[in-house]
Amino acid sequence: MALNRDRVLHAAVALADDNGIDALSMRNLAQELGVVPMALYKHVANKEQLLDGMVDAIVAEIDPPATDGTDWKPAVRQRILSARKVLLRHPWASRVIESRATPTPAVLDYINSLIGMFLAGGFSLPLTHQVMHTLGSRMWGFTQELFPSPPVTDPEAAAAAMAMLGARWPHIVQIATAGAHTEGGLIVGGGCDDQFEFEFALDLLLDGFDRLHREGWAATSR
Amino acid sequence: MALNRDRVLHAAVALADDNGIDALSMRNLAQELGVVPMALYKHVANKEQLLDGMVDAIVAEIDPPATDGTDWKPAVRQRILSARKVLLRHPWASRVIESRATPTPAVLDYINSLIGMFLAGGFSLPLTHQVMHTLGSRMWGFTQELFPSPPVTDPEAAAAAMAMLGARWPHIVQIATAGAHTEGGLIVGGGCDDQFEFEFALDLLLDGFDRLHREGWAATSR
DNA sequence: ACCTGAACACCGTTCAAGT
DNA sequence: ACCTGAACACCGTTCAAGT
Repeated sequence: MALNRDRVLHAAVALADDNGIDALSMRNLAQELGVVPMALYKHVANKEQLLDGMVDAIVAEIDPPATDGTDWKPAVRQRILSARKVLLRHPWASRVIESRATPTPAVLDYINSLIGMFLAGGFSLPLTHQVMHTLGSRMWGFTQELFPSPPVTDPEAAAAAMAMLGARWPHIVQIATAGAHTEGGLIVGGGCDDQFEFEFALDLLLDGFDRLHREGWAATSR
Repeated sequence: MALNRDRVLHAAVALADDNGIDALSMRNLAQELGVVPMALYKHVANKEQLLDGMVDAIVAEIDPPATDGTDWKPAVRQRILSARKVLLRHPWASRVIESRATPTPAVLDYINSLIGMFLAGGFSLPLTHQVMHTLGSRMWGFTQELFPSPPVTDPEAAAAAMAMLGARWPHIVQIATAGAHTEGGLIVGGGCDDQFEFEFALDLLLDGFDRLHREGWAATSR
């Protein structure tokens, strides 16, 4: 079977899914496809374009927008949560999306349609501009993880580690345990950017947008 | 003058400031210091630890928290805007902070003190947990830029590019021009993540936190 | 039109050796 | 204790050549 752009892109996505984005080199990818590295360059100009193509491939997996006449808020909410589901299947994707120098057509389609939802909801152009900036990377359904969770070792070791941390950073330990999704335990679970955290932040933003919209927000400082 | 950890770290920061983070290789850095690459490994275990040290160095530039008995909101606001000023001086820093596998002590200090401000303001532990997650990378004073601004060429070319974009992504062009900080012009300025956008988002978040706090928010779904 | 082989200019990092 | 030289196992990408 002949090599073509689609085969290259899908092999790249599979390789990144399975072995992580660091394992994705032109040389590894070529080997996976049973081909010499230079063969790839007939279908993809360079590595940057390969990454662009991978982003396009997975953005295509996001559900299309709801077409019925639903309110902007549930429509936006559902679309973003659908994007989130896709990104959860491809853990490397958030980082790659952020790293792209110029957006791909599929990315522009997604952004364009999201903007369209706010405008259809009656949002003014300036407010929609601010809203899109405020959403930021959350429009893709992910949040930058800022409490990197320690590798899950045995509970005893984790508790000991927490105690040590607490000596110097007491508030961090308080907060970590306050949010631990274990039944009353002290252990910080693996990864806090879960559905609850994400939806909390998303709803806080959407409610804020709603409020500003109803109050007829207009930029005052210019 | 002998090489030491501080000299290595500060040379690395200067190199990244001047030539971009991509130009920072162990080999380039060694050359900058007039030394053979392997000499660096006596002061820094590997490149990851070099990057950690660089983050520590610039986090130290953030103003200390206000110690007077000000309200949590202006205190948090001022601290985050101070972090933003630091990151603006080191454009590579946001990306490097996000990429660290485990946080450095200076990073933990910063997070810990920010949490302390909310707690001092009377926030409950669970709410503070959610609040910190919602802040996300915005606690460092930056927003992931999602409308990469085209390189500033001549206005005519920019207008033509906008017209082409508008054919397929009309909403994006509408929004871009609605936010352009030029006097009524059509050109998207270079970089939209400016002070106005950032403070808008920050204040929307802080106001949302304030509201939830006053309403006595408690996690309902667990 | 598509793939190959050999080469170039880079990486981070090791090891054994020098002073 | 600190720095060096040579080497290893990688990168992305070029060029000229093969089929």
